[in-house]
Amino acid sequence: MSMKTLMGTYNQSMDVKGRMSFPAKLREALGEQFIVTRGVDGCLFVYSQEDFDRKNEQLKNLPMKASKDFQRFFTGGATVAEPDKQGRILIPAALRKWAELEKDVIVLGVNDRCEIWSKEKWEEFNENIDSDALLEALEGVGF
Amino acid sequence: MSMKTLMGTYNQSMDVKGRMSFPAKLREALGEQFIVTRGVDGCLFVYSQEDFDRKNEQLKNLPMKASKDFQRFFTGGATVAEPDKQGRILIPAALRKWAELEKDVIVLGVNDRCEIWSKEKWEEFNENIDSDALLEALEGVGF
DNA sequence: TATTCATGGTGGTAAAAAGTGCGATTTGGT
DNA sequence: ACCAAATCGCACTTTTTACCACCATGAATA
Repeated sequence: MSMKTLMGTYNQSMDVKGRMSFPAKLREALGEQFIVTRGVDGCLFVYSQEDFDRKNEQLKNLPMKASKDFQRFFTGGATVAEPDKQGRILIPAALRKWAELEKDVIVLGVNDRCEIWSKEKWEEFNENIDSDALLEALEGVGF
Repeated sequence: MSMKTLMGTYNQSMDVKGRMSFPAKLREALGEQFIVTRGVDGCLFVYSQEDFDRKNEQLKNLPMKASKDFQRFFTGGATVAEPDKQGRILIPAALRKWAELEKDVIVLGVNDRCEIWSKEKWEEFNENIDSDALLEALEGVGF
């Protein structure tokens, strides 16, 4: 089965070489190493090795026509992240650029994944979140 | 099944590190640890671990496209609160900021959840409560 | 070919900030 | 007045930040 629910919002900062300390609480839940790849809405997704494997397994079994592009995006963009003794991970230059990460970054725990956002993007995204509208969208699923 | 009905209004205060003592009565009903996350109208919601897990389970099984925004809001805003020996819980900086919590804080028991408000916001909200209008909103839904 | 230089990645340390624990005092309800 | 709950201040620990020196690689140049 899966692991503990990832959750929470964390402010972190990146050094000039593209390393950021990954929140201790999330590190605990994800294990020794994990996978960072491209996500949706311009953020990076972070999965445990196991969950990443599981997602890939799903994708592998889909018709190529439907899944090839997403696989290039998702699997092709992936990298292994191993926190160093100080809990820092290196975000490769390509991913940094893709997600427009500079100094201030936000890390989110979202159930079975984490998300890494540039602070600017997150704030913009966040401002447009309207909790009433979200609730409405989720009526029907028993919320 | 669910637990005892949460109810009441409590005035609490937060220390400089963002800890607040959580009302003893509500603590009793919620258990050893519980979840604090973003709610509606600018307050924080507090759920028992079980209720939170149940909601998350629902969310996890929805297609990402439909649920991602709400998960960011709900799960991404969540944190485990574990009262210390003095009954205090820590509200993480991100949530404090989001709910604009400073020194004076109001805690409400509302059925299966609690709500944490900044005193100012609560008073403003409270002044604008019009019981006739409230009843009206409930026509149509069988109250 | 050997040298320089920019770039990306690694490792470590010191200090700041965030979080935690404890004890003493105050508050508020009964 | 008494007791439990809440508040406050202080010390301590962990996590994060901000630097800095170093290494490897590959491109540019003499």
